[in-house]
Amino acid sequence: MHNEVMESGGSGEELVVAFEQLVRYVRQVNTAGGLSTAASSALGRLGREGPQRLTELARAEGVSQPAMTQLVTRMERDGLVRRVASTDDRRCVLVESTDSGADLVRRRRSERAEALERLMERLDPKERTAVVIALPALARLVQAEASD
Amino acid sequence: MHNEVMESGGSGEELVVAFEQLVRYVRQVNTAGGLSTAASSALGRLGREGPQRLTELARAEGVSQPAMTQLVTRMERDGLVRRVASTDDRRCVLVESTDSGADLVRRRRSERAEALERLMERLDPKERTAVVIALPALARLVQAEASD
DNA sequence: TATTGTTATACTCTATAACTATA
DNA sequence: TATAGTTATAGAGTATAACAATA
Repeated sequence: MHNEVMESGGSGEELVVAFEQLVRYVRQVNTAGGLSTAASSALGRLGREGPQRLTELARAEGVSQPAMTQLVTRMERDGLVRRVASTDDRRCVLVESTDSGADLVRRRRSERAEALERLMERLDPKERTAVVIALPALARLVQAEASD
Repeated sequence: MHNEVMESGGSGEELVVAFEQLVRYVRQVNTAGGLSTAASSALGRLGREGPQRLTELARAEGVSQPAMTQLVTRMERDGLVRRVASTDDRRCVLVESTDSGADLVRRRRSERAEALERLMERLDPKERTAVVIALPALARLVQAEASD
């Protein structure tokens, strides 16, 4: 990248190291709360987008079909989702969030939002503004990347 | 958080969702290159900070001692690190990066830096500046959090 | 007795290959 | 034959508990 911003201060490598530290931290905080990253992500998607076929969910989450079968099995065992047989195509399985699963996602998300907000109180206003702009921008980028 | 920035546009919850998407994406890209997140992080640390005792490395990486024993065993098997017996305290094991391990970290880091730079070319200048400010600021926060 | 590291065991998450049931 | 999902198997990564060796 050839612009003043990248050349002064924030090299790609420095940003990558920063990013790696962030990811590491988030993973640790994430796993602490009793819901794994994989479960949290899949359950969040089911909450946002409604019931989905297992294959569709696997593709959306970027994992293999067997991996999703097993994740759904664990989440079903824990009462977070249920499998619903499709009436028209009997090969298909619809996965839907239970009330308890949806509650758990909501609770965790608000806990984490609070934790992030507490963290961000330690930033100065300029940095805070930067975070509010940067995170959605980056998320938009990777979303575009994922659908390539 | 009670300020204009958080109230207008970037709620904590939206930012958390954005963050989760980023983490998910980075993990996938990360794992693709043949070096796991755990190995990459530990190896990067050994490169930056030099040889360390196994317990120290485990604490720094935020994992248990047995987890680090096993990670080091796998990395040693793959020729990325070596165990060096300590002469003064014979209970201790020093873990150090091999040349091949250090090379791999350097190569991967520059690949990822390039990937990030290519991604960031799609942002407008304002967003790009925001990312360059936000990532190091957040990394600094979680580093402070980790040492609490 | 305390510390360092390993081994034993168990769980989550992931993949590929082989399989079953339905279309 | 093709598609949806499961089962079988293997490996990484994690944890706690029990252990060995050294201090």
